[in-house]
Amino acid sequence: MDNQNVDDHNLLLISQMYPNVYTPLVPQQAGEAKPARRRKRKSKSVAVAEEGGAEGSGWFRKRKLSDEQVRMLEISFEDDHKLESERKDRLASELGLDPRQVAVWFQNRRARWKNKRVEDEYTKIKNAYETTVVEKCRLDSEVLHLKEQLYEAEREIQRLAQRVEGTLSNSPISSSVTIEANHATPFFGDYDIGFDGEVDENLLYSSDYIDGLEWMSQFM
DNA sequence: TTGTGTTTTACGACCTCC
DNA sequence: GGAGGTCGTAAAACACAA
Repeated sequence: MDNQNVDDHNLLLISQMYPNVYTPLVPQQAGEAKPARRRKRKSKSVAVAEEGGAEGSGWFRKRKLSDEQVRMLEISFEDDHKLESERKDRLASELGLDPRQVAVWFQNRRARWKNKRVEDEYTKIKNAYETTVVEKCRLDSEVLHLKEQLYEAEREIQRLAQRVEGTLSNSPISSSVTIEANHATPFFGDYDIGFDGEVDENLLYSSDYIDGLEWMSQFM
């Protein structure tokens, strides 16, 4: 008996033991238990041509497993995704299935599990990407805002410096204030204020210092 | 009812491991 | 070389809108 025949023989036994579970659509010849044949893969057109009614064909109709069978298989799958032959045979006999069906179910289940894992992975990466894009937008906008502030501060300093230059050039203390004449636009650190000692360059970045210049300009 | 999309069962081809 | 794995796909079963 070759493998296929052994398989077929087992299928027949199973279908006899569990008529409500595994039902081959093989017409029984009078007085002869014809071995059930596994449905062969074939083109739809061939299948339809051969069929003349499914009952009359020699092929198994594909059956959905019962909820209980699927539940037990799921439990077993949770336990271990791999299926060693001892467990396969045990499950098969417990559930009234062909061991081959159990093996196929596990193969398909593993494929579904893998697909789901890939899908989950994709979702995770996508979410991380979206979060990063939002954060980048926030930072871009912050940079823009800071640049605007810096630009305003520079303009204010320039404006004040021009006023200081204009005022001091006509005042007696102008001799103690030197502004580099060749600087078209005086900028941070370009001042050399002599009347009260030195001014730290860093102070020029401080809003307090800018406010102070504004206050000072009132008296000029 | 029927057309259509999705899920489930099953298989063949091919690969890996022992 | 055989057993059991993945991968791709056919086909039945099922869900559901029109």
